[in-house]
Amino acid sequence: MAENFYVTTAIPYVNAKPHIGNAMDYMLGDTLARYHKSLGENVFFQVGTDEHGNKIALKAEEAGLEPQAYTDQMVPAFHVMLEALNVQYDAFIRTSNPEHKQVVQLIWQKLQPYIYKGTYEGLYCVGCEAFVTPKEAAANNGVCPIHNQPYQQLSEENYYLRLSEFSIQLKEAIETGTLDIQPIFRRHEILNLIEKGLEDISISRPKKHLSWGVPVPGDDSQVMYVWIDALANYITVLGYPDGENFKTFWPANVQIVGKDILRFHAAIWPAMLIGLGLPLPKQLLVHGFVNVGGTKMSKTIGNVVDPIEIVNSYGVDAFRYFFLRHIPTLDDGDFTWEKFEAAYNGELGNELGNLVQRIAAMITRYQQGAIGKITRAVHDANAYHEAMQQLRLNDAFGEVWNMVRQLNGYLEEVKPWKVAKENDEEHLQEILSYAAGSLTQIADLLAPFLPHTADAIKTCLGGETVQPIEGVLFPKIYQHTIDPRAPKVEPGQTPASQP
RNA sequence: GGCACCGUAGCUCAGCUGGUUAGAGCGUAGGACUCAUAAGCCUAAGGUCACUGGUUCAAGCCCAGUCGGUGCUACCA
Repeated sequence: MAENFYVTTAIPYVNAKPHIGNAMDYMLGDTLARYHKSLGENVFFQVGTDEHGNKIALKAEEAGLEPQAYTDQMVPAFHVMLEALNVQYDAFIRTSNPEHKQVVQLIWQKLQPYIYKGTYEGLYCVGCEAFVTPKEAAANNGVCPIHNQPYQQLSEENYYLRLSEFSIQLKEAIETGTLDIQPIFRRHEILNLIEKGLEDISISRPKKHLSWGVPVPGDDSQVMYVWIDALANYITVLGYPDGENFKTFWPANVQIVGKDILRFHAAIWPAMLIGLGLPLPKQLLVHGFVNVGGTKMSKTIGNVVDPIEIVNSYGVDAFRYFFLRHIPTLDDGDFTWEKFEAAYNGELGNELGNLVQRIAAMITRYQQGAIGKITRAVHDANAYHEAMQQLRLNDAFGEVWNMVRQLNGYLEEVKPWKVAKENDEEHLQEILSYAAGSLTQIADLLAPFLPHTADAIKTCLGGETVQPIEGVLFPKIYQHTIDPRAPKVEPGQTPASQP
């Protein structure tokens, strides 16, 4: 019986176009999904969008649209991104989906024992129609910077979730690894937080302050605030409570989140699940952020990198290569065009692309394309699999790359071009079929990361005869770095400006 | 302030429960080769392992302190 594997990604809020963080989520999820499929497991991979809340309502109003129409218009950009990144998901959940909302209401009802009505008191800006945190209010000296008027002390009725009641169970689950949070330092962070004692959280707003959301069942005056609505997507997408997918795939094996939303997924979400009597997800993969040249990406600085732009210039596998290999899976990473292009030309092109080419060329040239009987190469993939299980995808990728390098080294060692000159056909055939077989196996391990490339390699060298690749894999691109093939520019005698 | 973490070759980082000449990739400088995308391969140079003190037969790895840097410290979706 095949094992089941369920991987989820955080659902982005649709008030802006998808960004590199979403792309990371998608690629990590896709790679894990493909990897587990390759192990013969029965995989389900969810993606989706979070669509409720005031920010959306506001944006919609600005655009002169109904909220639903506005989100309908925003969502396609996420499909475009998924397509561009060659992400094969099984379901795309939208929180504005009627079935989702219906199940969210059911969940609310099931959580009744842990929900109570309370009063939220805080500083409120009438202009913004929103509360601000004391910290924020202090930062603004008690005056709303947008509306230039002082915050008012105000109270409103909210429903609360008794998060505090779950502290001990959550702590236990995280400490014992029932809910395994990776990396370890994130686990420590969250435990630290829980040990201080969790506070109950407000989970609804008066309708007059929040119109675009899921109505609280049995109370027309209240609308659910983000938590229950958004977090529930991970099970509504499976058809909770009675759907077959739910029965098959819950609990999730891996939930992928960014470090900014760790708390919600390590506290509120598991608390909800415990409240519903459901098992917790097994692993939480907490990835970091992608910086640019050591600086946080920001619109004001203007250093935002558009994933689509990279894909269009270098191809999807080049994009996946850099972000899956050179951005640490469990920590922050750094992007620069120079690093990216160095990885593209120096690693994808020179090491892998050229390797495919040289093997294919030799077989074509010396053996008229006949690959011959493949002797199965033995690659020790233990480190690769171990890294995958531990969610260190970048390390697993690195292991594959070691094999690529070894194969280049092997060719130098046995020198098939020399063997060809000595007319030792038998030996030559042995070497080349081994190389082709070895590379084909490398392609299998590469497939979860670089699906197109793996296919191309297998098509080229996986059969009886070489099927030449049209063009080459990863042709050189020098848009941001100096082309070493270009004629040398002499330092030139700068006019003696100095005395 | 509290709790964590980090400071190892020019750059990015590995260094398992302390044990011979501290490693890799990139970059740099040489070299041999020619199947290949001016690719690939080999070799070399380069490190007071932040600093100070301590434990130990022995410390990059343990302890204390100093200096420098980072993350988290709850309703932002």
